[in-house]
Amino acid sequence: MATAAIHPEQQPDEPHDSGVNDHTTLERTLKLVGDRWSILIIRAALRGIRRFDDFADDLGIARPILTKRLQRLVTSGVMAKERYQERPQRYEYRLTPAGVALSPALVALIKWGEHHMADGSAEIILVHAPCGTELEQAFWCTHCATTFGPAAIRALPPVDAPAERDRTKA
Amino acid sequence: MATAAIHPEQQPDEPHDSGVNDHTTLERTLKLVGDRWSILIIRAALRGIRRFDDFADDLGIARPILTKRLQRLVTSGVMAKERYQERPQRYEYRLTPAGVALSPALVALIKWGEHHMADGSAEIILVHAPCGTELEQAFWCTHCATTFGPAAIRALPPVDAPAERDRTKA
DNA sequence: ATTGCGAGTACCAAAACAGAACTCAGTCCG
DNA sequence: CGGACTGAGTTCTGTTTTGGTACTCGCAAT
Repeated sequence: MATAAIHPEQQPDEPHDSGVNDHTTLERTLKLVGDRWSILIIRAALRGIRRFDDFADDLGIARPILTKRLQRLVTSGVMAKERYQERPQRYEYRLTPAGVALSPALVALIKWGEHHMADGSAEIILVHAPCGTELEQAFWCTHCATTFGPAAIRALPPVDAPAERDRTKA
Repeated sequence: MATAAIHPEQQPDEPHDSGVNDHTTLERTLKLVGDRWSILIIRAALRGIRRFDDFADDLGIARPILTKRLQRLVTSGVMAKERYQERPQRYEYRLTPAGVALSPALVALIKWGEHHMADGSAEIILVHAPCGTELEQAFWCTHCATTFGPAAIRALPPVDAPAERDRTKA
């Protein structure tokens, strides 16, 4: 053990991307929110949490990591750091519109979890505010004016991948 | 800290949660797919990739990690390992229905990335297979028979959190 | 003058990740 | 028969990232 790392400062926090592997937007998106905490932070923010210590307490995340996650979310435009008090100078974090725009992903993960990772405990239910009915999430075709499921999606294929590999069953 | 502190001992590899800190289904979901690779693996699988080396080549993931990710996805029911050849005994990995059910989350992330992390390069477009129109993803209320956006969702609030907290009205 | 609060840092240990090389069972080629 | 090749992993060895606790810094209140 001893003095573990030799580097005096840790600046290489962001996952190094050497460009070449970074082609997909999804990959970049996952570098931003594809860790165990970012999504949880965003959910907490949607619930109205805004302050550092509140995030830390609510999530049980280690503070240094919270610092880094918040910074990353801020520099990528998902959250904004705003001063809410002058004298001792205090800041809070809140979602930008881009952050709120992540809610479909959040909802999709929550709903998937409810169905496939349920543990029997009472879950929060997401409802359509005006009427109180539990909401569903669907793919919508503006042309056909219909909703549909994953089976009717074409072209999940990526950037420069070849056309199709046999897809027999689901 | 309203919730338990994370307990000190942690076993190798799998995030391993023993209940205490596990209140939310979302947390469990993220423990499963909240890393830099799992979602990418699932996307590759949706594109028809099934074999170890193909995943490795396609994703550029280190092989030992691919092994672990695939195992984790298999034990949690997202993918299944199937023998596709007897004599040299070869296996392949394919999504289970639970795995396919993650596509809404995938789509949400892809679409978010297109809007907010775009880099100008041509992106894949997801379309409604029968008609070829680009799909949209929406929240749907069966009662009102209408689609709506995040602003009309109520109860994002979680398990045991208070409804609202707001002390510094901005 | 000391205590308290909010928001971080410093420091260190423990996991996860990356890369290359190596294994193992079996098949194909000449 | 022996060597080269496949597919699916392991081993080994570093580097990075997390996790956890403790400490700092500016300021306000007691």
